[in-house]
Amino acid sequence: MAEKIFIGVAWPYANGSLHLGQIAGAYLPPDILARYHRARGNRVLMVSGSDQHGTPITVRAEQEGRTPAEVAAHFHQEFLETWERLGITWDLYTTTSTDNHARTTHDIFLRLLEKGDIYKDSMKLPYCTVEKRFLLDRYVEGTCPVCGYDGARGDQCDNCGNVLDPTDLGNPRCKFDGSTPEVRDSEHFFLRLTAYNTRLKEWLSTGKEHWRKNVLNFSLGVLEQGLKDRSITRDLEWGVSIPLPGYEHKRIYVWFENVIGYLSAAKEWAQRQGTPEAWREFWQDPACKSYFFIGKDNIWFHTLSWPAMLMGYGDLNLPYDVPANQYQTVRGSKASTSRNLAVWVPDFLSRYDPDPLRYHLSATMPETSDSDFTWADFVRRNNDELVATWGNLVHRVLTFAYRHFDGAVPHPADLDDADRRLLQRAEESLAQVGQEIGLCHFRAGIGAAMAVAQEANRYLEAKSPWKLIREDRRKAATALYTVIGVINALKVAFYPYLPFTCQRLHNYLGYDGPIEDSGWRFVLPPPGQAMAEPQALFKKLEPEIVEKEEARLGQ
RNA sequence: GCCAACGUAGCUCAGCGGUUAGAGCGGGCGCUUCAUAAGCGCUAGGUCACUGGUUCGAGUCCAGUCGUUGGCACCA
Repeated sequence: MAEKIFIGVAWPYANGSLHLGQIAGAYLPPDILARYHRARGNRVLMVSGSDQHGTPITVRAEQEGRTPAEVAAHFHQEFLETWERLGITWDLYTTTSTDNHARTTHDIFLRLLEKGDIYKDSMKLPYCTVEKRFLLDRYVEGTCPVCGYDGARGDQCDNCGNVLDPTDLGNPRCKFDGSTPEVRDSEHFFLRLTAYNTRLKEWLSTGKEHWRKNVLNFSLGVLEQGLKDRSITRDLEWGVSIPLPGYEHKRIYVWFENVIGYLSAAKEWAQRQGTPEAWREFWQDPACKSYFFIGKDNIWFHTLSWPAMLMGYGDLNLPYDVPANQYQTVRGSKASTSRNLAVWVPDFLSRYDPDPLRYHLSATMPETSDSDFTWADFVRRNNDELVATWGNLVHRVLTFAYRHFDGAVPHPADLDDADRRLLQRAEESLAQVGQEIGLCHFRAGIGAAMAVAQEANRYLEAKSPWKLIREDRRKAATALYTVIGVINALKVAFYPYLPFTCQRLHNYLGYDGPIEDSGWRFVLPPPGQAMAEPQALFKKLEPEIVEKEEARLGQ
């Protein structure tokens, strides 16, 4: 019976290009999971979108003299192109600036308000009498109480990195006009997280054995300290409005609003399908498993506040798993736009193919600890693993078979023990890789597939069909038939990771149509099936590119 | 400062109570030539961060120390 799988993926801020760390951490893993489940014939709904709101976008817009909407639209377009070229197969990739999203947010806001899970309170905040508005912490500047740096912001000091409060600053002033802010009362809405401490603890304490250790322990640890209520509105003009009169100059803030995107995107998808109620199958059927893919900095929102919101709203599925990844770093540190310490995806894809990147990121995926991206390792894995072990296996076998057996799958004689053993191994590996992917152990999955490719190379060495062809053509045919069977199985196992090249391989083996249609099944290609003339699946990379690419970093 | 995860061969990582600690890559030696000089075999490399403890027995459990990263923000 087909399973239902909902996959929600962190909403990237539309304030800059995507870098490899984001792909390795949050975007490639769900695509692998989605492709696997679709191949199995399960129903998958994978959604995300560009976060159009939030401080980073406003800041960039200010710097560039554009509106936040312009900045967000620009990067949203770039993201769409990136997904296309990387092969990230969304069922819907939308944005947080749709009417549908605002409606869904308002619906949740109002219901939680009605239930008392959202309440009004007043905060003391810096107010600029010249601009006549409240200032975000970061718009108040002054002297850092820790290091004495004079350009410190009210949220953090850029010089010493300490987290600050605007009232800590010496000689505080408005960033825009230099006036001294007053402290005034401002009304805001708060989410009553304190009411959910116990329920969240119960939820996280049962049936979470498949969760990653750091995700679960971190979340339980926060609950042990006790959650605090948090404000969900800000004095801003850019964002989702508050659905009540008198709050025209305030907005619902991103941390509350963007997670709701998972639900609103499902509704938008359903509407576009012409089946407006179809979202319910993924949100209200308890049998549907919902996954949320995020980076480790985002765990709090997905294991605590978002589930609390869902519990409060009621009748919606809670996350089945939140397989947060650690970071993929560059030169040992988190990607940094300001220092240009990041490998930008559009730039990367302008020179290299998507599958080698997907391979490398899968093999080094930061599942249990941070992993470091280096160009040397990328070239090495491409040349020594992807090209040499898998690509070359395919190439040597297909070209040999194509050349010596009239461009068709050879007709085998009786299989011997070694043939059967290898084919059985291939069949088992398909189940094994599927199981690993299903558990979100992506690195283990691709490793298991690669191990079978190595066994196939060993088998070939033992059989040496290039010798057999001169002595006993039928034996050579049998060996080739066997390895082609293994390759056909690995084609499926590798497909979620390497979709572009596996599709090509699918065609070389003589199949038409999308590879996904052939299912997650072990099938031997019929003897005599006409093959297409095989080409190399991957390109070897010159070692010289390491130096060139390294030179681009940190400039 | 508090909380969490991580720290195992040159590199990337697996092993999470039980024989002499594993894999891939890289290094060295050999074989092979169908293949993108790819493949196969053999081999050399480790006081499992450190210090204590529990146990008949510990990378594997516990405590502490050190290091890395994340959270404790009006950054999400």
